[in-house]
Amino acid sequence: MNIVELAKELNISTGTVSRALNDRAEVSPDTRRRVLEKARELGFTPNPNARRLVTGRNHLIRLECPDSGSLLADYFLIQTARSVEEAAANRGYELLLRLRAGRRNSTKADLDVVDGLVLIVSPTATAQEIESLTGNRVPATVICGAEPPPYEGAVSYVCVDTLPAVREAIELLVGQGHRRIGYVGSGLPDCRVRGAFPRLIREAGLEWEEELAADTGVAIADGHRGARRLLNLPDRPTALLARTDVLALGALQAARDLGLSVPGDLSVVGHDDIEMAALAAPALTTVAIDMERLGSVATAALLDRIEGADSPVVQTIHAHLVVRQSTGPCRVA
Amino acid sequence: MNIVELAKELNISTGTVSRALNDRAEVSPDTRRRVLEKARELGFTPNPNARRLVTGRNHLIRLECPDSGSLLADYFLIQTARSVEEAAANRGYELLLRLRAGRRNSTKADLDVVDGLVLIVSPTATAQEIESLTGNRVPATVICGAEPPPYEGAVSYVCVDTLPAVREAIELLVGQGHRRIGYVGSGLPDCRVRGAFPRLIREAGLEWEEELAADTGVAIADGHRGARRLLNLPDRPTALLARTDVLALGALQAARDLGLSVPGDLSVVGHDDIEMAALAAPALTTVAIDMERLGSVATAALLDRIEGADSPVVQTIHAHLVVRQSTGPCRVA
DNA sequence: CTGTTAGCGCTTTCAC
DNA sequence: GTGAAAGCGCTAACAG
Repeated sequence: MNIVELAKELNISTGTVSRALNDRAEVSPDTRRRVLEKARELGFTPNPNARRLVTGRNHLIRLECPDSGSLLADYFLIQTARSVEEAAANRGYELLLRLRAGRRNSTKADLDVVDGLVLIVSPTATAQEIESLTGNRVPATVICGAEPPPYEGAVSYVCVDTLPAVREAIELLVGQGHRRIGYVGSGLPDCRVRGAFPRLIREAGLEWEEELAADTGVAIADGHRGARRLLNLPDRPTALLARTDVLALGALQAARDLGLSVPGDLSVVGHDDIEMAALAAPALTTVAIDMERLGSVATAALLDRIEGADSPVVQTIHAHLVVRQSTGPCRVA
Repeated sequence: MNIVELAKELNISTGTVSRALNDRAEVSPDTRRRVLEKARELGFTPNPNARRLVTGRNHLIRLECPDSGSLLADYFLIQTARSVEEAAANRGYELLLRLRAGRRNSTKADLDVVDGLVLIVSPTATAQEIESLTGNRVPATVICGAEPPPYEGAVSYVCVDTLPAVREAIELLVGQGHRRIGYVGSGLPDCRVRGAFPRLIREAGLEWEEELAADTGVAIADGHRGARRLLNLPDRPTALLARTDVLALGALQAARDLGLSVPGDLSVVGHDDIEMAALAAPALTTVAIDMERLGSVATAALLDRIEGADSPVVQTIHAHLVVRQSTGPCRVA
């Protein structure tokens, strides 16, 4: 069943059928109705490849995550992918997925089949790396955890800024009477949270000492080790903020080992709100990134551009604090 | 740049160019070489949509996970998706992703754009549910954690059977001197491991008592609770096997709380080998599902069928035991 | 081994 | 508002 047969069936031309099917103007309401009805009756659906061939539009976007494979990237990926797919579907686009870790460039053929790209990249990605993915041939939206790009670009950006929510977490803790708040975090060079932490602490009216920061790796054991060091300090912190929920999980273990109850003797705040955070015992208070929003905003930016928006946009998504059971009033003198 | 221009450039016909590009027989080696060279030189790549239109082949498969959104499904999904994508790419196919939870049927148009489907479904999925996804129109491979399907089907299956590896885990523990091994697991109706556990224990030469099983939920706290109950038994188990790594994490916490060292006083075995398992402290010994293999086997089955294999196949993937630091010799009298 | 040609199924001018 | 017809870029059948 193709458009020719359908037209024959209706005794009208294929041109008119096509116009009716595509909601083009200048089709009589009656004709349109008849066409739609018949199409449904005969189970006709336009051949997407023929349509693509003639229009040059694929109604297809690709989600790429060249850094996929790292623990953190994966937790993000799946949730973001879900909302990107959803947002795309709502506007008639399907989603191609490319996860191959480390694959850092696209061929012309790769780009010919899609109308645009959503790129999830590490905060350290350079303009060149991004360009080698888009080939400067298709619209793209870049999702990254860094600040807005230091360069003008042909691509849209959605950046995640968790600092306001980290401040909120600190304020929560201060409000609960905590005066010494420690930081457990990966020593990654690009960590904005780590860099801003001392300032945020001071802005909250507390004093900051460098000994309150434990720079660690990314595993649970690292969080355990980092937290233990802080908790063994002469004047130990009564609250800990960890750079990731995984590290916070380790901090929870450390507290347990030292016989400290959470949140009774120690409050712990995580970061990211991975699924495990809600499942932990006690459930983690954490700086949550709204990945659903992230995906839909990124996708909207991309599709707008595909469908005519003239210039790329740069947007920022803010995180929010999710308060669960791992934080509470400071009970230490 | 299209095939006509390319042909003109070479002073040969488009037919010959097409044949050369598609590695068809009956093209002189010299011509082929010239064509390929010129194509590269001019940056020519065949228009995939024109090709699809005329051949009716899309070189596109779709990965669907209608149950996506549940914790467990997601941990699997991302790793499996990675290997499906890789396997598909190696054979010239791209991967469409559809995660929309609960979306349990495909339209004709959905199926027109793909050559086949990889379906990740829950063990309780019925033949009808699967059929409503494939529409009986395209080849499909179903990945599920259940036993091979109880019905003859038009689709291929890749089933995961972890029982042999669970047996292996039990044998490891027995070899280490453990005589009482507890089970911490979700009370899901479809849990094969739970059902087979008593038999496996007996086959290992131990005695089984129903009090050694704690049927719980799926969160860390459930694992904690379940393990605590077992460890408070008069004649407590010296080893615990948990149905999921998440539950095992909870068991680890419970041991800590009770002052039991792992693996000194208690051995703990997880199940699934999620990333977190390796990060736990101590790192979890666990029944690992090789999701990479799962994805590639499933994809191979699908592509074979797309490319001509006459009948669907049913395969089983076995898990394997990964021994880490959470298991050790039994030190209890 | 190569050239010619008829489509694949649709959209889109251009007339009317 | 509708019809006729020219492609979109490619493959494949048929001749040679």
